Amino acid sequence: MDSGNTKHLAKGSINQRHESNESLDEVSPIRRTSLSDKIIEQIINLISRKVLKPGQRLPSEKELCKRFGVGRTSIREALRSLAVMGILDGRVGEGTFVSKNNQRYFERNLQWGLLLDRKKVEDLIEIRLMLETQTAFSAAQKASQTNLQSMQETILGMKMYVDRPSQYLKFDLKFHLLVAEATQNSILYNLVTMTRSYLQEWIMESLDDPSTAKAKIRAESSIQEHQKILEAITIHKAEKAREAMKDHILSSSKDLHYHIEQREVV
Amino acid sequence: MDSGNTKHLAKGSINQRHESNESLDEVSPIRRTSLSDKIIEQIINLISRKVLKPGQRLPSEKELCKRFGVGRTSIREALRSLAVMGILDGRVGEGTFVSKNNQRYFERNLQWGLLLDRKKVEDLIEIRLMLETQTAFSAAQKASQTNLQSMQETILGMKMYVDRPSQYLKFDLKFHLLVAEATQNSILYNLVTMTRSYLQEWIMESLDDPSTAKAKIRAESSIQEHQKILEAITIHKAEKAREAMKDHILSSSKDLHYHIEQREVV
DNA sequence: AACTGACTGTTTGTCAGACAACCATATTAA
DNA sequence: TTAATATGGTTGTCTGACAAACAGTCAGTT
Repeated sequence: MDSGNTKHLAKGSINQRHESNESLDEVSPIRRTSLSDKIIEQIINLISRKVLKPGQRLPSEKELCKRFGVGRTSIREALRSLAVMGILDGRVGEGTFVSKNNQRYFERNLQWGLLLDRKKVEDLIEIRLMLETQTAFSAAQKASQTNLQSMQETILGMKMYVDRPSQYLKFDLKFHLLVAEATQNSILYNLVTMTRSYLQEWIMESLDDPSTAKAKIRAESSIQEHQKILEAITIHKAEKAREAMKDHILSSSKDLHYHIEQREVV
Repeated sequence: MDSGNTKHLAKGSINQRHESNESLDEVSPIRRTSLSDKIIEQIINLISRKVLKPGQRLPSEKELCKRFGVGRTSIREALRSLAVMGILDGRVGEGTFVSKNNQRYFERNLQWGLLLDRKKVEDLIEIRLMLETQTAFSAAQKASQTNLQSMQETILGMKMYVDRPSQYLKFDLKFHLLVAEATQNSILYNLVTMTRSYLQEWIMESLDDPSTAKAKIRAESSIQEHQKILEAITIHKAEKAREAMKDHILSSSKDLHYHIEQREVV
């Protein structure tokens, strides 16, 4: 019995409009939109139009039921989906809120994506090199005085905590995010955030590995690298900034690579 | 009563303790994981371990209720969330299936992300330039004979349909995806897919704009550009491939930019 | 007066039962 | 053999109910 065949026939009989031959091969999506799908779209729409601002509280589920005219199930499925994606944040007894940092959406996303298929760490490092060199290049073209000042302050922070890896790392991360922010390209910024937030885990591990003494040496040369990047950005030499960032990422990836190899063996 | 105490204690410890030790300033997130969150993690885990393969049908909700030992609400919220993210695909009367193309997850993601904050088209074009030049570079280093052959065939396809924009575009898109595939970096591939799938909409529009005659001229020069890229990749000249891709993207973005500006005015 | 503890109402999280819409297959009728 | 129908299974949605947690009030104690 060829059970699968009859189904295609039934689905094909929907609505063949036959406008011209090439539009026929692409079957119309004919999506059956569930109620929660529509609710999701509306809520996202409200958020994108800033009617719902980050941190703001949504009406209670019961209230939403009345407004949307649907049962609580549909509301809940929509809210839960948005919460899983990091767009909303539900707190028992308080209410549901729009997530404060929009990045959380991208972070969550990459998180799920990476859970979906493993390995990838080498791939991520390649991506990171590409992203960060581009941000340096672009930042050198667009960075404002304010951006530059913040970056300089961040480097000061690194110097201050050169002996305290976890504190140092915070400033390190902040510097790279500032560079990304200076590009004024929010997609780029989000992509950098994504890759970073995932690599951060490994970076942390590789830091408090065996040798804290070694970490300090690494940190000192790292500060110099950052300084070079900042100088190139300051004088708007895009290509030079890219090269400086490339050097920095490559040398900082070296430790990471070593650490990961050791880890894989186990 | 005892269950409540721990909670209050945890809550009280959130007080700012004026960071003096770096291990204390990072307050433990104390996240309350809902049941559906745990179910989501388990299902994603199963998918990543290939226990659940793409296209495969999950047990029915009732069955899952018994296995997880939870109510249908929790199961449904988990399944719906995964469906919204494009990982699962629920069909009424049939069952819930693992989504066939893993890319759909990334596409959905970008889709929601772009819905969240608008404008961005110029940003996307910048991202695209960065991504595609990198794929060309990386592909020139790693492309196999099979990859090269497929690319050549795709260019033949473009030549064949130089008069039929929509058909032509399919081969155009395929070429770029083949280049991305040749890099053997699946994240890179997914990112290219994401940006493309969104820009495609605009590309289509800009094609059947006013002048089909102009489209043909553009297509012919585009084919030459593709040929140049392929040549550079074939002889493993990474830097040359990057430049060729850069030229191609820039000239193809020019039309897009023009088209978008016209559109924005309206 | 200030702090403590219980009480109340609200809100999210979860469960259970019910029905509708839909699909695939087995059964029956022509 | 073929077409229509019956049936059981599955997702989508609604409703009511209860638990867990939170915010605010208010009386009681020091």
